[in-house]
Amino acid sequence: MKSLNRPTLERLLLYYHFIDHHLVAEDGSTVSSTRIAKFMDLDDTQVRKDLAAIGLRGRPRVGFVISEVKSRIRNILGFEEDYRAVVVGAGRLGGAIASYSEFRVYGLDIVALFDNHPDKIGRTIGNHVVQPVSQLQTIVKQSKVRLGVITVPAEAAQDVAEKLVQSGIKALWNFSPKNLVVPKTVTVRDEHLSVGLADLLYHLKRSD
Amino acid sequence: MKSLNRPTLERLLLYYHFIDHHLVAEDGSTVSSTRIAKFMDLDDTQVRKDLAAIGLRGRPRVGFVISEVKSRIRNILGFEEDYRAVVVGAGRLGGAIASYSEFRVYGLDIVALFDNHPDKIGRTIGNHVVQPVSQLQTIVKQSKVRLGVITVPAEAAQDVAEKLVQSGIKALWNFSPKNLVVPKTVTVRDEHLSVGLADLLYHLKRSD
DNA sequence: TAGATTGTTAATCGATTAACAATC
DNA sequence: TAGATTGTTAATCGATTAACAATC
Repeated sequence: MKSLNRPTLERLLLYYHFIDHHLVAEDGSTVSSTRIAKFMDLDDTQVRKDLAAIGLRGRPRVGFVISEVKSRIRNILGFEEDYRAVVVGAGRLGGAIASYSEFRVYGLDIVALFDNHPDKIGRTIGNHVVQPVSQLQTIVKQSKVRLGVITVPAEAAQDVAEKLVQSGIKALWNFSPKNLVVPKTVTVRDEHLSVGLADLLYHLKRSD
Repeated sequence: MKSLNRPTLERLLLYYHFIDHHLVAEDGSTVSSTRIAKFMDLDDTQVRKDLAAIGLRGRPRVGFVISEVKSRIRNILGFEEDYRAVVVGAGRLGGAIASYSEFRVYGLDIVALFDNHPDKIGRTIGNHVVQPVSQLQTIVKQSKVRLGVITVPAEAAQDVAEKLVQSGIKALWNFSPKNLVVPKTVTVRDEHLSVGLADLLYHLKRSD
C-alpha cells in the first residue's frame, strides 16, 4: 500500500466521522460508497478508491460492512495505538487541548502540561498539575513521550521545539504562529488558525 | 480575476507571513519569487503565478516590491476591512479565541462573548464580559456582526448555528466536531482539530 | 554588456470523474 | 431474473513544473 497523501487522509477521517455519527455498526450492516459520497458531496468513485487504498473490499449490490470500515480506518490512522504527548504552554489554548477528552478517541494520551510562568506552575488544569519547563526533558524521556504540543507564544516556540527535539520527541503539533526549524526526522504539523480565518474573511468579503 | 481556490489562498497567506516575519518592507526594497519559493519549498513559477493572479507585476532582475506585495495580499484577503464577530461558548477554547489579539491584524473585531452556563455569565475573559445566549440575537443585529465563532460542545452547536443564522450572520467558524446544517448562503469553515491530529498520528505511526 | 529574473506558453503530472463490464 | 453496486480502466480536468524568450 503506497503512503496516503493528505487529502486521502482527511477524507478517510471524514468518512469515519460520518459513519460514527450517523450509522449503526451492528450486525454486519453495510453502507454503500454512493451514500457516503452523497453525504460528503464527493464522487462515489472517489470513496471506493479511498477504501480500496486501505485494503477494503465491498460487495456489489450490498456495499461495505460498516464495522470493517470503522476499524480499518482506526487502524490505518493509528487510533488504536497509544500516543503519549505533552503540552507546553498552559494558557487558554494549551489548557483547552490538555483537557479536551475527545482526543482520547484517537489514542492521544496527554501525560503532562508545562509552563514557565510562576502563577501557572502548580495550578491544576483539566487533570494536570502545571509543571515547570525545567522538568520537561526528564518527563519526556521517562514516559517515552512521542508527541509535543506547542501552545506557547511565538517568541518562545523555537526554544520549546528545540527542548522537545533534544528529549527525543518525534512529532510536533505547533499552534504558535511561528515557523519552527527542526531536523528533518521530526514531523511538524502547523495548526495556523489564521489560515482558516483568512479563508473565511476572503469569502465574506465577496458574499455581500 | 477569477476567484482563488483554497491552496492559492493558503499560499498567499504564507507568503504574507514570510514577508512580514523575515523581510523589511522599507524603501521600495524587493524580493524575488525564487527567494520566496525557496523558503516555502515551492516552485518559483508557482509563486509568480500566484502573485500574477492578484495583479502583481515584478520586474526582471529585480523582483517584486515588498510593500506592494504585502498591501496587495492584505487587500485581497480582506484584512483591511473590519469584520465584527461574536464568540459563542466561553470555555477554554472560546476564551482563547476571544482574547487572542493576533486576530486583530486580520481585521477581526470580536464584539461579544456568549455562554449559557450561570457560572460563566458575568465573568470577564480577555476584555469581554460573558453574556447569556439570550442576548445573542439582539447584539448581533445591533452591531451588524458578520461572523460567528462556535466553540460550544457538539450537542449545542447546531442550535447555536441556527440562532446565529437567524440573526443574519453570513459566516460561521465552527470549532465543534459537528456537521452544521445551514442555508447555502452561509459560509461555514470547519476547524476540525482532529484532522491535524490524525495526520500527525499517521506519520508518527510510520516513522519508527 | 551580461546575466538574473520575469511572464507566459507548453509539457508533465497527478487527481478526479466517467464509463462500463463483473457480480451478487 | 433484474438491477444496484462494485472494481477497474480510460478520459478528463486542473494544477504543477519545465522551458525559454523578453526585459531591465
